[in-house]
This record gives sequence, structure tokens and C-alpha cells, in this order.
Amino acid sequence: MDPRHLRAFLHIVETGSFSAAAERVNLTQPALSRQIHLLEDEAGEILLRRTGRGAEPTEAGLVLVEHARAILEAIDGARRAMGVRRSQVTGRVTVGLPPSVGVRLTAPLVRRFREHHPLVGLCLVEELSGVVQEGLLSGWIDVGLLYAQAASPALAQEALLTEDLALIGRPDQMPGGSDCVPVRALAELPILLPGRRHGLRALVDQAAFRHGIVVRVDIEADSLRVLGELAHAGLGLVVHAPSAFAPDLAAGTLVARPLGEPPLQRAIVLAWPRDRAPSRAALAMAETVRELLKTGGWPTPQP
DNA sequence: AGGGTCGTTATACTTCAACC
DNA sequence: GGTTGAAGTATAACGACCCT
Repeated sequence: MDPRHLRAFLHIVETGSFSAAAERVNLTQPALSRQIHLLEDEAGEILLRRTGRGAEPTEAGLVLVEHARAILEAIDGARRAMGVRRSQVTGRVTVGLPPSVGVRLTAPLVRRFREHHPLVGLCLVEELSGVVQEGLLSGWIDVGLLYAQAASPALAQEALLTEDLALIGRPDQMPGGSDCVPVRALAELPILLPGRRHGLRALVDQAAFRHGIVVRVDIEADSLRVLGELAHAGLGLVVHAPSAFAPDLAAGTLVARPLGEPPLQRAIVLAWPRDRAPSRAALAMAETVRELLKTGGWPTPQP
């Protein structure tokens, strides 16, 4: 039963006339007459009694009226449901974040994403920049945040923000003075840094090379938590973005001094594979990250 | 290109109320 | 009760469009 025929049938029943119903649905009366004939052929019954002054449903027609209404309501319901589905993002997205970014961004990002896209399954991967990049290239991470210095050309990138780096450590471990610490000073200080797979390490090594020095990295640690613990223990000074240690800086257990003049900076980019079209869930995640940064959802306390 | 579907126009047919 | 005109439906012919 063609829904158009059923709709025409109901209009005729409601108006009591083929002509009036035809006007209502912007067709001519013969077109409607033919639709009803097709419907009657299929039903094997006369559905409308033509009276010469209009039309009225027969007994069979009355039975069909209720069914036609239910069928059309079911079709409209399906259309509405499809419309809702189209407007809502579903699926699953895997997001890669370096620990120093994840420690600040994860909770507000998840909160905002769940508010806007409750039907999307979320998988968070907190790994070093290099691992996140490998995940993006091999396809098990959909969208990630990386340090620009580490990002492969095979990834599409969108600059998100630039952070000034600082020297972070216990107050009694800090070199004298209150101004910024020159990059050259890194040659004389016990520095705590991640290993060479880490984008931050590459950035510091490049800066050291430009200044003609070698950084004294006595201890390497690939974990932000371990770097913080070592700094608390007085075993060295960490080069990092101050926001990664915001609670310690706020509590005063660690202090931060700007590093370099002009300041040493690192850029954080949003990245996804160039060779695959991102899913709707991945696009929604990328948009949430942008919004979060735009609306100040990224805590960046000053040292 | 040919067939099927669906729409339109023109017109035939039917019914009914008003009138004589 | 017969006639007439209005209102409404059915049908034929044709064209546009879509699918195979």
C-alpha cells in the first residue's frame, strides 16, 4: 500500500470529496481518482462509496481508515527517528593525548564531549607524543594532540596553542635571581627530561644545539608523574610547561621560572591521518577540543 | 529505445436539488 | 413527474520522467 495513496484516501474521508481532497494535496481530481482505484485494486474491496455529491467510506473503508492512520504515523515516526539519528553523532572515537596535555585536558574534555555527544563511545590513550603519532598513522587512534616538532607530514595538523616552557623545581633547587633562566644555564644544572622519543626532549636538545651547549640530563623519565616526584625529591629541575604542574605550583611545593629570552616555546597541534576521512565522532571530538581551548577550558596558570 | 508510472487536460457520465 | 443545471467522479488521451 503506497503511503501516498493512503494519505489521499484519508484526505477524501476527511473532506468527503475527491475534488476537495485533490485541492488539499495539490493534485487534480482524476489523479486522486486513479490513486484510489489502485488502492481499491490492492485491497480487493471498494473503499469509498461515490455518492454523486462526494464520497464516503464503505465498511471496508472504515476498517482501512484506522490502519492507514497507524501506518502513516509509523512512517512519520521512522522519519523523525532518522532525523534525530542524523543530527546526533554515534560510534566510537579514540583520542591520543601526551601525558602533560592529558593531565590538564582529560577531565574537562570528557565532561564537555559527553554533554554534547552522549551516544559516542570514548577511548582515551595517554601516551608520549611519538606513541600517539604511531597510533594515528597505524589507525588505532582517530584524533590526537601532538607537539608540532614531533608531528609527521603524513598527518593533517591544526595549530591549537603555543606554551612557554619553564624550569620547574623545588624552591631551594632553583638558581639564584628572579628573572628568566637563560637556555645556557641548562648546561650547568641537573636537568630532568623525558627520553629522546619525546617531542619535548627534541625541542630542548635543538635549543641547546643553537646555543652551543650540551644539556646535563642526569636522569631521564618518560612519565610526567615520575618527573614531578624526582623534582619534589630535589633530584633535579624539570623543563616543562608550568600548567602541567599547576597543583604543585599553586601549593608552592614547586616553583617555575621562565626559560630563555625570548622564551622557549612548544606548539601543540591537533592531528589526524591525511589518508583517511575522519569519522563523524572524530570530527566531533576535534571540534570539542577547539571549543574547549577557545572558551578557556585549558588551565594555564602563570609561573 | 522501450516500457511503466504518474500527472494533466478534456470530456463523458452520474447524482441531486431546484424549478415548472 | 419531467427538465435543467450544478457539483462531483470516471475515463481516455497524452506528456514527462524514470528505470532497465
